[in-house]
Amino acid sequence: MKDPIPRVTVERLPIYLQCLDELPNSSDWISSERLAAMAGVNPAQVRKDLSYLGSYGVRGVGYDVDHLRQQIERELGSCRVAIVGAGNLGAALANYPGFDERGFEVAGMFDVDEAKIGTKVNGVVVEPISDLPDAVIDRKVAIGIIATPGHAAQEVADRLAEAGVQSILNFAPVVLHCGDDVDIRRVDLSTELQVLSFYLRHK
Amino acid sequence: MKDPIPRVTVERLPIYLQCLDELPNSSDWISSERLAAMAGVNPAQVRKDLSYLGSYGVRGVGYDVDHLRQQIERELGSCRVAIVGAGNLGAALANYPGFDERGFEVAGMFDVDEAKIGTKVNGVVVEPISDLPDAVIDRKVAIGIIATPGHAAQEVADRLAEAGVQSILNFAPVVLHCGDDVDIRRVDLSTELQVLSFYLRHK
DNA sequence: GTGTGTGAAACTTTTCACAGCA
DNA sequence: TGCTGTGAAAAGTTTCACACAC
Repeated sequence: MKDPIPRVTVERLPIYLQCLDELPNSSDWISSERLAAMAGVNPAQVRKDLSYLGSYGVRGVGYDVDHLRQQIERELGSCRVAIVGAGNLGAALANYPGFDERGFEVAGMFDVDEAKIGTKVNGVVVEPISDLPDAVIDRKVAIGIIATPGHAAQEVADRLAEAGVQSILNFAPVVLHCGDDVDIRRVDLSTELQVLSFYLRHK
Repeated sequence: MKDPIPRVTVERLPIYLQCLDELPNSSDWISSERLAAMAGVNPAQVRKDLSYLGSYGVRGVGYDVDHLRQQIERELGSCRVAIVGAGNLGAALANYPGFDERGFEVAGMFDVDEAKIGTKVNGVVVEPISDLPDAVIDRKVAIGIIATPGHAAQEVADRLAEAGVQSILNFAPVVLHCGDDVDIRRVDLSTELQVLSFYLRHK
């Protein structure tokens, strides 16, 4: 298949990767049925999703685990990130083992709080936010992670965009507005809780 | 409209609520066009989403901000939550101001680490995980939030399910498996980064 | 036999376009 | 006139079902 990969498929690829990691080391091959059960989706969906990457399965056998992992990793890629906000959330992110596992490098951490500047979080020194623009350019940061309180988030987003960051992951509970050239994803705890709460009531 | 509310609409309702909060106090009415611009979606989408709640708009005018807020809040609801894992992420969650704002109450925090047990995080005492099942029942906890390392997450999920929790919000980087009666949502940092990374390469 | 790859069908979600009401 | 509410069309996504390669 030569169509562009659908959004929903892109969002499932990391889940498949996670499932492959949970496999015992002895597994060389995996079927769409097994992977689907692990990921909690339909086997036809797994086959269709993986077919967008090219035809890497072997009929009658399944998918070569190592090869599949490589292909998914190659498709998704990785890059350098900067974390803005060195509170509990920023620290949790900096300590997150999945960064290394997926090849993302924390190229800097920034905060406005004088008391935090100079301290180390998981080996990364917290820098003043005024250093953010230069650091983004010098260190080739491709993704900015906003872990500030809501009121500071939009200004941080503007600075990141100005410095050339094209992707922002926003943990602050506000809706950010940047130009069309900046790709923004939001992760919001209350949204998630409210969705769960809705379905508690409606079933 | 009397159809069930689509999943995608339920997921957008919290965003609309957030947008209403960002409005200046003087705003009594808002049009679908303005709300759509704030939320980053199409105006027709806003109207269709809100029409599932009942017909609360006034033609030629827009939506009464206070009334709309009440209707969305009533639809989404709120409840008591327990946080499992008192590391940086658990602490970030406990300190998250959006809990209060949306009516969610942190009814308990749990950890296995002896050193953390008895300490307070944002006024909530950390308790041993062995107390989790009784606490869930006694305090009528409806949603469990898993903020543990990956290797501990499935066992915590099993215990929560056993104690009768029907909804789980999972921050650990593993795919959880519970019975069909348990509703699980996952929030995974690497997934989000990988999706952004994909679109950095593909455009 | 076994399990992938993929057209076609079924279903979901978004967007359009306009009737209808303040 | 202005903006909602909503059928209908368009676009996107999931699932089925089976030909086909190992």
